[in-house]
Amino acid sequence: MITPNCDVKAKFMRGFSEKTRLQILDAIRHEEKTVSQIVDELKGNQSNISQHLACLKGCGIIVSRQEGKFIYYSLRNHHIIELLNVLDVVFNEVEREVAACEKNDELDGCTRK
Amino acid sequence: MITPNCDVKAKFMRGFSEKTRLQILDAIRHEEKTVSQIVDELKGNQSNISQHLACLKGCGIIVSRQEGKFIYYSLRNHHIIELLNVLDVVFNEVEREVAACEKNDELDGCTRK
DNA sequence: CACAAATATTAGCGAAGGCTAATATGATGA
DNA sequence: TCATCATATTAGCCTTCGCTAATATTTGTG
Repeated sequence: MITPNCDVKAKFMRGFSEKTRLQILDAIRHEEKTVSQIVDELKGNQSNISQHLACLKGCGIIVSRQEGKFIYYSLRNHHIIELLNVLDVVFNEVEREVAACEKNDELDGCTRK
Repeated sequence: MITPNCDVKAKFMRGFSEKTRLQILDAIRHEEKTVSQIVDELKGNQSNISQHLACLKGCGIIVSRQEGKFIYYSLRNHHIIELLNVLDVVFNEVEREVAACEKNDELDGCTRK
């Protein structure tokens, strides 16, 4: 309602719209982790992960705290955790539905042909 | 869990990560609407809206039905509706927190400086 | 202080995304 | 059948994004 600021909301949502970022969120879902832990776990590139962490932080999805030379990242608060849970449920439902009901070729979203 | 297919999930989420698409979802949130209704409401470009609708449909977020020469779009199911509701709640919380707590310059997510 | 580990930042490249204008398709009705 | 309305598709342009490699910054340690 009230014509929400879709611009800001879109930026917030963009945090969840990329594979690596989703994997990061999954990795720190239940416990905070350091950058190198995440890098190891995802077998990713340090620079790349670092950039995605910055993105997620900028989106307000995660927070960080420093401890010595380590920086721990975790989900911002319980709202985000709940959101991830709801997302999973909804996604599973929709995935099933889309996969099952529709012979419809394109699950592929907006990609160009 | 089970290392979900983040690739597909990311595509699903991408549907929610763009201003115009969020506006469309808002427009059809409570009732199905035709393309032209949406175009009018958003004061948008027909081609543009049509493309975003195709994207949302491809993501499994909305569905369409034809009635004469009109095509009505609506949210796929109640799960999506719930999801939008949860998103609003969480976003409001986070928006406040991010805006308030952090003097942190970047609310702007991953954008380059 | 010098060095090493942990993380962040920058630059540059190629791919994907979003927009507009133009054109195509499909349905209706005279 | 022709004209028109509703929608979809295509092409081209420009911007944004994600990745890698290289470099910088910060912190702890000998």
